[in-house]
Amino acid sequence: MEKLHVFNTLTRSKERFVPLQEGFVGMYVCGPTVYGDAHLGHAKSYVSFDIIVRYLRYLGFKVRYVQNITDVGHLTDDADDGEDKLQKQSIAERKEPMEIAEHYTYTYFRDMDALNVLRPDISPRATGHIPEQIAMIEQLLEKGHAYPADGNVYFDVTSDPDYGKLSGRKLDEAESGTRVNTAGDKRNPADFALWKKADSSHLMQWPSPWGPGYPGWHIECSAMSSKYLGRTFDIHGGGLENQFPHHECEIAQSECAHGQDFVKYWLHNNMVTLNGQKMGKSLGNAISLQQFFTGNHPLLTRSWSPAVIRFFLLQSHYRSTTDFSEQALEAAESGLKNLTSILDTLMKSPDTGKGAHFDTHALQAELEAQMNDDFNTARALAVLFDRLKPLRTAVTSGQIPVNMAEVKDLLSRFTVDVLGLQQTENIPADGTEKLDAALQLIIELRAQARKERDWPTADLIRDRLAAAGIRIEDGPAGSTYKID
RNA sequence: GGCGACAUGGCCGAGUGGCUAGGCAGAGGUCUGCAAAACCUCGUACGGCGGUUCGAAUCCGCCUGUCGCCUCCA
Repeated sequence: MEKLHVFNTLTRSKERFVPLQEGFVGMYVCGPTVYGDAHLGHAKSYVSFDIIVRYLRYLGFKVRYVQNITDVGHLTDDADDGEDKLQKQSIAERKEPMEIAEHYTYTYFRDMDALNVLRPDISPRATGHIPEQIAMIEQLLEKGHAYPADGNVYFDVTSDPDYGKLSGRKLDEAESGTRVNTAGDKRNPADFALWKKADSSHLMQWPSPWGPGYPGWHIECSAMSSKYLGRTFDIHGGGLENQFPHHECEIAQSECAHGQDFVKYWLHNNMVTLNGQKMGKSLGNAISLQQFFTGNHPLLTRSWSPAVIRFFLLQSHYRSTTDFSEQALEAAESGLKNLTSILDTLMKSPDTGKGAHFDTHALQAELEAQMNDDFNTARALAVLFDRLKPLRTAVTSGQIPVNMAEVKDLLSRFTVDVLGLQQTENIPADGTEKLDAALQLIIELRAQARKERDWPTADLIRDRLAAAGIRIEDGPAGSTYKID
């Protein structure tokens, strides 16, 4: 595709992406609730939207990327018998709720940094926007879309004829569902809480016109997105499981409060599964990213680097489920190692040579065509493998394209800036030159030994270096080394 | 029960009405003192049953299976 198209959940179709304001994109993605370590599912979601932000910027859009931090614990349901997860965790760890939130906010960003996920431009905290949320609830009350009930405030879904437009759910259908409980003071089972009354045992609470309490789950995203991106903005993203009720409720609140469209494009990433089951915190089958990075989990036989996790995720489409297995990770690791090696060779080659001109425009068009088709990273990677292998063959045989500088520039922009892959091998930065000098000497001595057909010495050098993690590779133009 | 997805070769995983996805693993070969790397060649896959079509893995219907949402959740 020549122009960017995205799959919009709202219309269930791929649409040409045209921002509301030319050249600018406002994007909001639902962030984590910070009461536990981020797991592979978070990685799938945030790597996916990271790619989307990076690609939009590559295309020249000025993007403002907002991703909330939910540091208010929400109940497990809208009835009054649920647990507050942050509160539960704070009791378990014997810490203040804000200590819990602070700690897991820190680990969240630490793990995302490791995955090379760029930080959002704004990471608003729900607790830092209580007044904005209260103001929005008041607006909804004024317009007759909400009603107070014994210190609680509920959104009246029957007041919104559009309710259900995102998820395709109709109110009477939801009512017949077996799992909808009616809270005592709700008018309609589908009504959802905007504000919840807190009793004295509830640790996180704020004063409000309706008495002490805390905000409902959905209102924070409506309040914070409109504050930083305006009442109507371009992209709202999040995990597929949040489509209903969370995003549906966000739309209802925002559109009823503001009287205008909320979001132009809704993008949803699919789930990570483990043995075919969704990976989730509350399901107890989540493997945290730290556990992947350290290998410290019963289901893991070894550690896996963040770069491998990222590459593994990029090999499937963000709207497809990604089934996790160590076998799949292993394949991804080998594939990444290969691609990295190719890129490394190309990026280290001279800026120009005697080889034929390389058609960078064709390659760029091919890569963009894939990314323009709803961010098809899997195909973009296939293009890289396809086109770069022959190029490496040319380069290693001395046929460096005359416009190699141009090639390197494109590769850097696409693989480093857009895909977020590391283009060079993991050579320790410190003392690299001295190490290189030493290795060059060793290689020279080994070359001498080989010349004298002293195979035992040559092989001893190679084996001992290999044992130290340095691979010697003999080629027609001499030997090179790679550090694993 | 309601709504919605998906089912691809040993594994992962794209995709289009007819033409090679790609990665990983595997087999054979070239090169090499050996090894590694690289390069060349190789699998003719699309859940089942019907239908539309000159032609379908790709469109339609039915069936089977798996999963997601309907409760906190990326």
